Amino acid sequence: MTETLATGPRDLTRARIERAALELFTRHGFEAVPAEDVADAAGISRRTFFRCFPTKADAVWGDFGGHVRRLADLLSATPAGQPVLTSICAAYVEVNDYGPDDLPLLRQRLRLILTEPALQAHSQVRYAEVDRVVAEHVADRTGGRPGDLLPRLVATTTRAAATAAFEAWLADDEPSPATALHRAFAELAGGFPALR
Amino acid sequence: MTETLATGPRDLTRARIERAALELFTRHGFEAVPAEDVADAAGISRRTFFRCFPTKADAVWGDFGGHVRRLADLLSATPAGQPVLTSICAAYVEVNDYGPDDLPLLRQRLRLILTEPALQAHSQVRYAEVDRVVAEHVADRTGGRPGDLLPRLVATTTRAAATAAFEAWLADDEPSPATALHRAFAELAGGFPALR
DNA sequence: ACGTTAGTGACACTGCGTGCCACCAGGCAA
DNA sequence: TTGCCTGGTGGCACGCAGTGTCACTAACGT
Repeated sequence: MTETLATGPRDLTRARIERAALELFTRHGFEAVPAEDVADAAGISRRTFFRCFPTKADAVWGDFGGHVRRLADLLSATPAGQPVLTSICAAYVEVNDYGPDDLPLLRQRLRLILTEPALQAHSQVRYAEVDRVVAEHVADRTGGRPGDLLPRLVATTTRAAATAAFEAWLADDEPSPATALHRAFAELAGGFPALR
Repeated sequence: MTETLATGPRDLTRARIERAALELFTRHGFEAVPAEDVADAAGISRRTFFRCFPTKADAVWGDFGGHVRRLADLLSATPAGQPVLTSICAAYVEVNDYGPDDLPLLRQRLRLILTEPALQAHSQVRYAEVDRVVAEHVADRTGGRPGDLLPRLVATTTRAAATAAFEAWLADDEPSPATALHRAFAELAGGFPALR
């Protein structure tokens, strides 16, 4: 039997589409490149493009679903006594721990997502998945429900902090995503000591 | 002479469109209602709809630009010695200080924006305007540039906190937007004491 | 009377996303 | 071999968002 997670022909075309998309979008801009052009560059039809990615924007995000799943796993495997914000920070750092070879790719993706308005808009939908996972973890640790103010608040503010950290790294204000994340979470956990 | 801010014929049709849009979107869902149906309900053509609002989503946001402008004014008129987070919280509360008659309208708007995926996505673009204003204020107070990590971080996390507060109010977990905002900012400014 | 200007409606066009059908490979059974 | 099923694909057509363009009308000042 074949494993469910094995790479079928679908995943190969997905990878080809993704490469073509990143290349064309960074060169000409996201809105200036029709999905058909990406499909042509990837050697497949427009229809197949939308079978591999539900949205033109999703071609930029790669396997973000697996990303979120890893985050959830890391959070659930957190040491018992650890402060919640520390766990969340560590999980964010771990999930975004790319090797030096993959950093340019991350940079390219983030530059698009944080710069292009249409992708910025779409990102909110993806962020919501992350927020949901983090909120559930916080609710677990504090004995509340994921819909309560505190879990939602922690989830959404930590994610916002992570985004700001990535922006700073992208602007070359921080040497690495990890240090940027640590600095941002230090400010957040301390109630913004730098403001005093 | 007529004042530049006077209500011309354009603003009247805008208001009619907005009412029709809120009504139809809450009844049938945002994605299920074409812009043309809203235009028909407002007694104008599809083309005129898109002259009054650049996007179908924008019909839900009312005069959000003025909202942001008021926020900027409030922040620049902040007492000198006041802690930055206190100023930002106060500005958010003040800007969202609706009378009892207008609360249902705010509820209706927020319910759509926070519930419908397409509007949720579009909200990121609007939030960016708010973040920019707050980041500039923080940069002013701390002597940095708006693009630095700290101003960005404070701006985006406070805005995220405000959003969480509104969600809690919408879910009837909080009696009013003001109390929800105060609770959220108290957690944020204290480094989340409720987590200990 | 005239031209100017702002608001509007009508039409056409690009592009996203989707439903539908036809086609073609590969595996499996008779 | 033949027949059947299944998954990936391409082609086509549709609804809808948003935009450019043109023509029409009403209000205005000269």
